[in-house]
Amino acid sequence: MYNFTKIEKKWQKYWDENKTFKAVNDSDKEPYYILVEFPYPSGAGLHVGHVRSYTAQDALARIKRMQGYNVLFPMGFDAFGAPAEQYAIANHIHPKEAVKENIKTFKGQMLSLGFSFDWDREFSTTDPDYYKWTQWQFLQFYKHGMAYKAKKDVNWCPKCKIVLSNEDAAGGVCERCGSQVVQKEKSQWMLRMSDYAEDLIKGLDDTNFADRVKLGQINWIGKSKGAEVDFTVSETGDKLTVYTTRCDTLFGVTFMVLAPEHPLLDKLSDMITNMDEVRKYREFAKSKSAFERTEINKDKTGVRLEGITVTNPLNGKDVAIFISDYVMMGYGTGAIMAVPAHDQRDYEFAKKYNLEIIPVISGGDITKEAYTGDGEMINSDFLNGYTNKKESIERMLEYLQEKKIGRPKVNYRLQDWVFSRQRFWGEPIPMIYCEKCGWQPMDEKDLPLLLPDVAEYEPTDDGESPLAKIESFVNTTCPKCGGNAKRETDTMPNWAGSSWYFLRYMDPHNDHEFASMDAMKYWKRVDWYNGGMEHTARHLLYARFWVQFLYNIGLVPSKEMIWTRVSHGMVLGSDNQKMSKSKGNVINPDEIVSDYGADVLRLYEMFMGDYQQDAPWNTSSLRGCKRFIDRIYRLKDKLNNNDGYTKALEAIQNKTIKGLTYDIERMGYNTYVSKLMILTNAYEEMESISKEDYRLLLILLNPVAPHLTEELNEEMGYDIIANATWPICDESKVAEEEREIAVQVNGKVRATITIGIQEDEESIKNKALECDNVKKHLEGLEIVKIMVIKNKIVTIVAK
RNA sequence: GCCUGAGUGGCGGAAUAGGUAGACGCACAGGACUUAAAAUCCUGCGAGAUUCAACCCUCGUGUCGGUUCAAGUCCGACCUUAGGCACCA
Repeated sequence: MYNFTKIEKKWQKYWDENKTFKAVNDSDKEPYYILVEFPYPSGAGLHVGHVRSYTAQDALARIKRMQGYNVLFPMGFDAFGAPAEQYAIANHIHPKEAVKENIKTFKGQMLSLGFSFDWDREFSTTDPDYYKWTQWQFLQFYKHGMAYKAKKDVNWCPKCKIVLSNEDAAGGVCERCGSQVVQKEKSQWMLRMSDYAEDLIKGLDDTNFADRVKLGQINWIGKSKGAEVDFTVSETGDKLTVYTTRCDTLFGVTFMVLAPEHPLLDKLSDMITNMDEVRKYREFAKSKSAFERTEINKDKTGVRLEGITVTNPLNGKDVAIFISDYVMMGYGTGAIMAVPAHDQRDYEFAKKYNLEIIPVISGGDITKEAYTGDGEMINSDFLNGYTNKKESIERMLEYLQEKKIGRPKVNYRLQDWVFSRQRFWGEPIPMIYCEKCGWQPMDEKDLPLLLPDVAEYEPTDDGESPLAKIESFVNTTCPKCGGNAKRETDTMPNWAGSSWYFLRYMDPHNDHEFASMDAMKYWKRVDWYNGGMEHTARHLLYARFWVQFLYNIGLVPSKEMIWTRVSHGMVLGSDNQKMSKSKGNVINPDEIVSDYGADVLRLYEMFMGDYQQDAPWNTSSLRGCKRFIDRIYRLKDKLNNNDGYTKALEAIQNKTIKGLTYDIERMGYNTYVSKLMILTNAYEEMESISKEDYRLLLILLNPVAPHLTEELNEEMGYDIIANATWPICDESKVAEEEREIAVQVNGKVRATITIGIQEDEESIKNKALECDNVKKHLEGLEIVKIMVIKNKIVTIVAK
């Protein structure tokens, strides 16, 4: 019938040669910036999941262009990181080469799918021209006191021999290899992300992110309002501050728990009579992986600090101090007041060590479990009788502040960003260590600091980056004193390059700035950012943090540079499972393109289901889409020589235009396609159709299936659809004169009647009552009420 | 445990503001065309009862309640499932 491969190649070549989709930075048109997450170019090639989201955004881009916007729709590659490095180690080639190959594959696949990316703006995060600016921005963090080096207990993967961020070690398991993560002390570069916790929450108000995305961000930041309360070590007078969200229960404190790492232990080691036991517990806690340590339902463990006690500042009562690993040094003050009567964890601990449990809120049965509900305050001196939790907390806070033993305090779970990786394949951190001058930033004019060309990428056994073995890289001179100095050998995390790439697209060839202020002011922001659900917490938060920082130092025009963020669902295998080689359910887009064509694959992936939900692959359904495309092609046999639109089609044509324009705004791609099928069905029922009719259908279908539609459009002798204007619905053509509506008797549909759109209520009521079946159901009943809901339904209530 | 989604025919899924549930497609069945098959076209297709047939009737959107003339849609409790977080004081 037609050779789709030939047609698709023809138009892909045309678009490429004519730079049809090039975005310009100096246009009078309204800018519109559509972004899809750039892919990690893995060896496996493009996934059908990529095709889904790229097609969706491509359709949006094509429509927005037709609507007269200057559309920026760029693509690039996020190519630093572990997989490329692992691949390089296994195959003994430089990751640079592997990445180059993979990018070639990915780009070839994308081109074969006809996405309207502006390829003139393409870059990879591994390009020195790009990572030069990532390094430059790191220096700005450093120069503004936002980057610091700290000895931290970090998540250490014994197999990959790398340090992992909390995010990468989620659940105590290495995200890459699944090994159990252990704790190891290392000197790390950190970014002060926790300083931005509040701004990152507030900034969400200036975005149009989906609610579930906003909530994900808020939960990740983990804001908690509470109080700090100062206790004192009875024997020494040392202050010991705790953080609590329930200061109203202070009279129920029967012991205190410190994190095993708490610094007070070292300070008072002379006082603690069982220090050996304490040290042993500390070692024990440290040896445990994060997973074991945070595992729920496990027995509480701990050691009592003999020789010291602590005084409750409220009632002067002395209570015992314990250390236990259920208290974390990284949150709050690393010390808690234990109220076993009203906290599950404290309760378990108290039960195990036989500690006193004093209820201060009435209601529960403390012989059975900790009572976390509300009730009247008891055993609480001035709080006795309070029944409202909020009021009790407020009253207690007043008291604490009055006595200067406590203060309101807000805590966040969000921690500073561990920014070092002991890897080869990342952006080198442009810092130099001099024995005399300490850490010194590289001179900005010496950037980029290039990764050396070497053959060894394995990390050292002690966890240093492979770069540490390369003397020509390590040895340098101090930028300050000129003496011998050594470079930082850690590299940046994978998240670095993707934290600002959307800014670079606005001005990708700029060689004296990461992007000019003019360019960023012109494009304003990313209007529509699409990505996977798995990136809505971390990547998005890092990117927002990065932008907020750049804004605060005057380098970007606004604090939030991403307006709408949406997440797409996964394309699952036909067995409803995540696609994976081991399950043998992987669909290769190349095969589909060669067997069915890119248009069919694109159409099918839009049609397969709700874009924001996961959807399983179904080859039969794909064939149905092929059938539809073939029907579109065959419609050309129906062409007549009439001018304009066929009268009988105008209503449905305009209705379709209206529906599609609405669908695209709300990401209703599946209904977008179904409406086109309905329109096509209507065309097929006609004896013949005009060229205008046909062209309209082709324009409407073009965003999803751009190749064949351009071809058929060209055959009729029209200018290309990419230059066309998106049609606007003519409401006067949609307006119907009559409508069929239902008649209900006591809530059940009993008949349908045809009414005029302007028909008056009385006449409609009479029509309804005349229906045989309505009469039948009203027999023996008395009509209570008749309601006419305009142009929708007539409902009769009878008794 | 907490936070997010999602539960609708044999299947993927529609239903935009509470108003005729099942659009559109797949699969399946019957028919047309064909020497035959493929392709294409036509018809049917939630379950049940009844009927020569049609109309008509009953039930039906995870479960149980509620609000309403009217609920897939709103409210309350619960179940299942996917994802995220998780001893965060």
